Amino acid sequence: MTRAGDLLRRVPFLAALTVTDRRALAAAANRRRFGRGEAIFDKDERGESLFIIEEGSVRIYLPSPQGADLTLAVLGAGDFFGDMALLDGGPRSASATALRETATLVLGRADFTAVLKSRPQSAMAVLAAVAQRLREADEMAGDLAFLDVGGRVAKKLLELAAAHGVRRPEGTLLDLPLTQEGLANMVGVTRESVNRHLSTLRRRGVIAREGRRFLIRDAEALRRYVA
Amino acid sequence: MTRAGDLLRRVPFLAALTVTDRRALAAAANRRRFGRGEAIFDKDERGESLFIIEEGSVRIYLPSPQGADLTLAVLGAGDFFGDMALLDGGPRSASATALRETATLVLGRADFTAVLKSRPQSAMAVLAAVAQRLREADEMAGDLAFLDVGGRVAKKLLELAAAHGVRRPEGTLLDLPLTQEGLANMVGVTRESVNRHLSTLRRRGVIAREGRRFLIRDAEALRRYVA
DNA sequence: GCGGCGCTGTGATCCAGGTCACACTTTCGG
DNA sequence: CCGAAAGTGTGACCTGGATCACAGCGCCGC
Repeated sequence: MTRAGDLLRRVPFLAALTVTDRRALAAAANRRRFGRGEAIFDKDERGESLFIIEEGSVRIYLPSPQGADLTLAVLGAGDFFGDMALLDGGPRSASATALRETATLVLGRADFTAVLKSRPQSAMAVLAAVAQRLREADEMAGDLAFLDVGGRVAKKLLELAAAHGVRRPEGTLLDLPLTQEGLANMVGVTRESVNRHLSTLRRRGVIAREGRRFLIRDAEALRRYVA
Repeated sequence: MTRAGDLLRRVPFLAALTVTDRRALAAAANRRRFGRGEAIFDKDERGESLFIIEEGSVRIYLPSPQGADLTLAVLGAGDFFGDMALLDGGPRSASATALRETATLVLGRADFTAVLKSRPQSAMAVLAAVAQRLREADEMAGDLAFLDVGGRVAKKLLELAAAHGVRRPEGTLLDLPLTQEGLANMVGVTRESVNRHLSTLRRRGVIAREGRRFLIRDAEALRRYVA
């Protein structure tokens, strides 16, 4: 239970709780593990629980009838998801699957709302988090409407660099396993298109491959593609 | 002030307040009016206030460098907007302009957060509203990624029918002033494309024009275009 | 150490929708 | 009531990306 308590302290909206409250919550929560590729929930299901990631990573996405779904977010340890269905009472608005072996803490609706109602600080923190996500969702819609594929790929690379970049003398290394297919799903295009755009970026020396990962050599150039 | 108090009672997240609280809030709020086409705020500005629409209608949109912006929402009396910048401290995430003569109540950050912190019910209501909007934003991204123009136009017509439809013997009348340009901005395409798709829909008897407004004759057919 | 599978790279085609260019109609302000 | 401005309807054209179809390639498991 100590480990769960430790984790909870790092989740922003639970940081305001007292140690004992967090203990109680950790005791009330279930643990669930998911294997690589395992579905956590599917869009349109009824949902009664919130997940907090202890360890691992989770992809949130909109499935499309004709395969080729749209990735909305990739989450890691300390992040939470599944809250929307609890907040507005609707069904799951997206699907979630584990990208690799993942451990989660599962909170029921009652426990979650109890925290929100008794702790204004927690409610404000969740509000800030949801507002932040709304901001990002709107921006994604704008990108889909305004940018061409080259721009969207470049922008996504920059975002990934900001989130998972490791500084290197030669540039910034994207420290995460990412296939062209995965990137394609993030920007809403086909794998082939992504490949072609990456090829020209590589040819022009803007990016390079470092084994399995991407290296951004010239972020400034990348930024110029976003327009 | 009575009128303002009346309005506030109808705003979901303020419904939980006591009468006296609402009076106090109405007294603390400023009133601002905007003329047809007048800008209320612009994306990327710093924002310190929340607007509640007393009367009129407001368009929330993402401006694009090359004209042709993307309309995220059209709001009416009782709706509120401008909250995101208050909730997460960021700049305005979108622009807002009055579509016609519009009266608003303006709430400062301090008053807003005071309500949220002192009334768990209010915080929960705002949470539900923001979650709802996030849901819609994600869906919009999905539509932009998955649907072709025909599907997006058809879907938007159905949405507008649900929100502003008036039942008629011959079908559902969209009771709002809407140009093809306006519709085009809602689905992220050019006016010409919208025109062509509307033309074929009209030719096939799915929709018709009733003076200045649209009449949906065959919603079922429209639904089949969304795929 | 080799067989297979997931990933990458690229060419050939096709077409939905953007762009440009007008003409026509409706509306509205002065 | 008239002229300008806003909105509508369509043709001609071009092009970015989707689609289809393979050919390497490297890593993993047996």
